Amino acid sequence: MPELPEVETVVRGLRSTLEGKKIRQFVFLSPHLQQKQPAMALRPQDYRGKRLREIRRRGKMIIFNFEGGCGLLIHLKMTGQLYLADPKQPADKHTHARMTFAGFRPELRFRDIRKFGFVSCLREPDIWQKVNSALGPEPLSVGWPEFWDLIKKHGKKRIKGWLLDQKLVAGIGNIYSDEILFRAGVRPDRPAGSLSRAEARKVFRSIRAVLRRAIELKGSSVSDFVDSTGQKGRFQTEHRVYDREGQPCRRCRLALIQRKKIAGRSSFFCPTCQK
DNA sequence: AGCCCATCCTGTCCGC
DNA sequence: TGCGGACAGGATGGGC
Repeated sequence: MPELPEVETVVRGLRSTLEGKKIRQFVFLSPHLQQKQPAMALRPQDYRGKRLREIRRRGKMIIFNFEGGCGLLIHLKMTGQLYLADPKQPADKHTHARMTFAGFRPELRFRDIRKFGFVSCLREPDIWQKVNSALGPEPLSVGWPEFWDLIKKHGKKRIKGWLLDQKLVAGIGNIYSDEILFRAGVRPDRPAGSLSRAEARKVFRSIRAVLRRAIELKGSSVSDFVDSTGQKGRFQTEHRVYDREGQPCRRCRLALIQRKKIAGRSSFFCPTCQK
């Protein structure tokens, strides 16, 4: 669910409403989040009274920075949600953390059915270090020379797995990698290094086009993605290949979309339009 | 180096 | 209608 466009959508929504607000209370509601804290973690009660300075995204990670140098590093993984809710609405068993603000009625909830996600209470420098050691450049700001260089350097990897590797380019997941490769006309099982300069250039441009359009439509709601206000995204209506196995290609209207396991994930492509 | 697999966890869907 | 198994958008670590 949450890949770069979905995380960006959540971050934009939260940023406009929460930046500058003072924390009244921050609590974990289930023990597993506490158990996932790294060794140098702060405690939730350390955030009381702190002003939320900024909310940022890096790859699929969400970063909250507070005054005084403490922060939160959040990853939604498969089923995580971060949204504002009326405190009167009861939180269900999948809601694992809650944050309330001074002079602002809605509360921020972290909900995650599969419990793969995390909320780490860390100081800013620790977050910065963790994020930058785990993630490659942002796909919307990486330049063509660096992109081409990375393609050449990791040319033995298949392009699908290449796009999914967060250390190469950060933020692309299974849905967008398939949509990007369809738009670029490149089969997902091609070794990255086998792409011509022109093909790599097409992939590079498709990354920007697909991600930008998806952000415009507030992400894809394939199963349960919702933005910071609980609204669904609309990019799923523009998916060309993802989850369309056996259906006719929307471009050539002839071939049927195929499904193949690549890099351990279901990959969808058109055998005619993608070479 | 890079692939495949299992793993963390819960819900859903499909076939019998 | 119930039940077991496969599968799901992420990321990691082990074995080959």
